[in-house]
Amino acid sequence: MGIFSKTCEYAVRAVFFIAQQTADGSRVGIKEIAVNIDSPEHFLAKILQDLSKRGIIQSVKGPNGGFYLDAQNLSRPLSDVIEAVDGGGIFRDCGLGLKECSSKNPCPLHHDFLDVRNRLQNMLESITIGQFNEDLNLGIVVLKK
Amino acid sequence: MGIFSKTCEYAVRAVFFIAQQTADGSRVGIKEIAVNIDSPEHFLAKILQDLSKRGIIQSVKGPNGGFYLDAQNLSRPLSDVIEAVDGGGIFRDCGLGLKECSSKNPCPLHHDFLDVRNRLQNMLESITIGQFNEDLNLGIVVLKK
DNA sequence: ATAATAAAAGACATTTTTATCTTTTATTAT
DNA sequence: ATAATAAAAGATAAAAATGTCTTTTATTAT
Repeated sequence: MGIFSKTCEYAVRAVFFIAQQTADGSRVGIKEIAVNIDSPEHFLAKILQDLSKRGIIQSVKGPNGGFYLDAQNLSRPLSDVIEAVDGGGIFRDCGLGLKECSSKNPCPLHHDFLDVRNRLQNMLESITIGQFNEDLNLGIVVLKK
Repeated sequence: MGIFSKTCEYAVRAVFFIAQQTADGSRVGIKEIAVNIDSPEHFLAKILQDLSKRGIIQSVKGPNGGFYLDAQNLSRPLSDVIEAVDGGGIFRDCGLGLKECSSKNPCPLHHDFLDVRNRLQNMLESITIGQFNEDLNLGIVVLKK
């Protein structure tokens, strides 16, 4: 198990891919996305449907349709995707699973975990969905394998 | 989904509880552990069986039997428990699920994730299983609710 | 209007995780 | 030796996550 669910991993990879592919105003289809981020097509379709409903990505049906991101979408923080798919638990929940863990009633790891989670959250909030377009174009970073 | 699996959360809470309860050389039974860390008894039993096989905790059958930790066990890092239950993936695997993600072939988050994971690992390697015994005695930290 | 396209939606299937219950084995005290 | 105790082991079951396949709906180009 990674930090995120498999669903969330696919979501992030797909969003980055759509960002890069549609920066020119075009759209990209589910099949092409799935192939290029190495994910099961129909499973990814569900994920993107959900992201589309939430306004994190855009979609249009029919010929020349597909998924794309508008300028707004590109400027949103990556944490939006994580929150949409996995929920914000990773930023907030107790590392040991305690419901009422808090500074008043802490688990043994409360303090240390607070630090780690805050760093993760700050990181994901400061990264934008569109910020890797250039690096993806140059092949400096990758989304599959 | 938290950072760790539910299994791992139970394991860590249980290990901390056993540490505190058996510091005096006694043993503690599965029923008492389960009640005090708020976990399903038989499910926890499996987890502790496994930790026992791996030498992370000790167990003896029969009357006056139960689980306990020896001095060695108490001084081991908490990361041992995480590795035993969830595996070391959380310290090593790509945040976006790429098999071959590396500094040579990085995913977009590679660099940032490296930092977060290393911090998590350092934290869990520097915490020992026995180090919260005092705080648990004093009620400064808790293992249930 | 019609046919082609592509996402949306629905129905299942599989796998993994989490949980429960029963039987067996080892140990201890009597 | 025997009975009592407690973990180990085995067998299922339920729930959640992941994956696949089919049908429907919206849009576009002809």
